[in-house]
Amino acid sequence: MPPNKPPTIYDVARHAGVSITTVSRMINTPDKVNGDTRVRILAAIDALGFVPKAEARARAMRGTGRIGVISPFFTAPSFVQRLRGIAEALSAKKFELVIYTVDSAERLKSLLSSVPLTGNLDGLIILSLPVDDADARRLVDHGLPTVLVEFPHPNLSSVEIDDVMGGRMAAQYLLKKGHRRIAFLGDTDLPEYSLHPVSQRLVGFRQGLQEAGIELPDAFVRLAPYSQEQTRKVAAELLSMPQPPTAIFVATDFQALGVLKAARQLKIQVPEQLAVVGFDDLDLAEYADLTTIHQHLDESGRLAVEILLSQIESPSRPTRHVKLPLTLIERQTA
Amino acid sequence: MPPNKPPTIYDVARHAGVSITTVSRMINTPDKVNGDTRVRILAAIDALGFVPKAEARARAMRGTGRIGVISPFFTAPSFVQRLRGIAEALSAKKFELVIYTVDSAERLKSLLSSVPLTGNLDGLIILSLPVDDADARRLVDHGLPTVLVEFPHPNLSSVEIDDVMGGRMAAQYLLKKGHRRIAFLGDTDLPEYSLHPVSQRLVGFRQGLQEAGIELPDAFVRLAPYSQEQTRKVAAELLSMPQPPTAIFVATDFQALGVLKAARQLKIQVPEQLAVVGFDDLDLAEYADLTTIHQHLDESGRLAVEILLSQIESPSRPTRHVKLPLTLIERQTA
DNA sequence: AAAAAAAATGAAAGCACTTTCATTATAATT
DNA sequence: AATTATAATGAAAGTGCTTTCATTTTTTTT
Repeated sequence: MPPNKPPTIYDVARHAGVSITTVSRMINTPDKVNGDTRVRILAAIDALGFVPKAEARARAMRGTGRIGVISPFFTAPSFVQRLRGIAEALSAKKFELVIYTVDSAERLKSLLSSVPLTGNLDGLIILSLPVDDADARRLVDHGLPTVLVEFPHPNLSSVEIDDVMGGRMAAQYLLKKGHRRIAFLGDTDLPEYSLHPVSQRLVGFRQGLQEAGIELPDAFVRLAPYSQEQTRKVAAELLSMPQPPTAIFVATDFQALGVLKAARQLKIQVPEQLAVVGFDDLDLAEYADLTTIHQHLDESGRLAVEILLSQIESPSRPTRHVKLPLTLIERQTA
Repeated sequence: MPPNKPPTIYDVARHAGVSITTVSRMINTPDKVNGDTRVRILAAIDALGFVPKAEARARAMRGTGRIGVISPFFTAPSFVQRLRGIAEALSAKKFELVIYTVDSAERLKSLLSSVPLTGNLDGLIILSLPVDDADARRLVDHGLPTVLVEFPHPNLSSVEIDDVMGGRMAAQYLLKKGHRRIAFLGDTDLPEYSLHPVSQRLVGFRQGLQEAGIELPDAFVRLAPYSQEQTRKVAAELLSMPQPPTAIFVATDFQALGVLKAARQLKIQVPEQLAVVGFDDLDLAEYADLTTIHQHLDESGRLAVEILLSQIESPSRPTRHVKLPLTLIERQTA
């Protein structure tokens, strides 16, 4: 027997000198087994540390609960911060954290179909990923308590922010600072269906400008793939226009860093010649002295766990949709 | 089908017009099933209300399908990058990723005593955490294939770097750049036992300087808690000395950012007045244009998974100790 | 268009047991 | 002592799935 392979009923039978049938009887209906034989089989069970596999597995699962997190791949620091909140909230509890990373819509679909069926989880958190009606129904039907973060669905609990308001806040701040040639930069990597938070931030931003009678020209709305290098390039184009903007609202801090890099390379003074506002308030926003719309990334993870655990305890409780507040953090860049 | 008999995989297969193999794949590795077929099978599962029987699954499965990772808490971006490598390597496999975060030596001890006993992991990766002889013996005795990353133990496979050499490389680079008043800044958060990589980087750094006849004065060796704010303060003290260093080797990129911040606040030009070299080459090193010793953080995670999976497949294979190379990435700060 | 490679799917073996039917051993009855 | 009944045990079939190896289909390459 390989050292790491647990003993089976065959091993016990061999050890005790009986058939597996008799061992099975010993376990299930011992009164049908002769006394002396019973003793011999029990000794073998003890000696080998035998536990029927299904029971061993059930027993192993019983000790701790298991929370799954379906998360976009670790490329975005905001996901890491939410995950940190989740891990922190779970670390004091008797729960394991199981991570399923997603790098495509296909993969998300895959997970959402298999995770409710394999029966390994007590609860599930889905981070910043869209869930459709069929997916939501399956999760509910299989009784897997689920909390969504950032992308809500009416049938499942969620932790959200008001992205429209966030965009509006950025617009109002830049207007208050006296800016009139104002641009927006967001990312292109949006899911095919589902309103993306970045799109909502643009909606709010546009509304905020319109409320002050300021247009947001199409030339001042730029999208870049979610990488600093690509963002830098797009920002460089924007900043090299004949009449470039004097302020940019960047839909995520991560890409705001790309904008700052472009400014640095074009020797444009921030904030004197260019004001930059980001969104998220990532850990590294402080390093970059970035003015940004702060959302409680870590707290969103913690709160998701709190809601989930209460649903695991009382499955009949109604779903909850919680909106976390936004605040504007004024640093150096705007 | 008898009305009170729950549907089985055979019923689902018949209903969807596929084999039970394909249904099983849909449940366990859905990415290996064609999209249209997946939809059909899911519809059949939903229509029949099929739930796989736990006992039958337990019987049929050749393992737990789960890989555990014991990791320091997500405060350090380097752990996140290693974890990213792990997640990437596992995402194409049939394993779930279970995270156990560690925020104290007590917690580490607790995990290392309980995790091998639960029998619900196929393998374990331990990230940047010390493992003593008793821990290593327990892991081996219970047959839990284990790979260590960063902190090696002779009895377990590991993925490492040569931290001493890394320190030496930084020293040689700064000397080549003409620096003679050279300092070191590392972090104070070291485990109570086990030689920490940062200590080894200092050893190598010191050696590299000594080989050129340069002393590293005690006043030029500073330690700060692993936060940018604390690091900034310690760096500010260092930089405010009567004869401050003209170059600093910072043992981690994360803290190097704190040093750069201190320089900025003291209006010290980098690299003209102060050269800064970091270690790790974190994602954000590029943003900060940080010259740094590059280690393959993502790759260390991927390689750990590769070694682990080969040990799960063939437990009798001998342990492997792999050292990943280091390269110096020359950017703006030095 | 043909050949090669990759993806999707299926047949059959296997898992770790339980259960049914058969065989053997022992005890009770005549 | 022989026969019958009961108890103990085993062989083989069955469970509801997973997995391995093979086959078919589709896609890509030449």
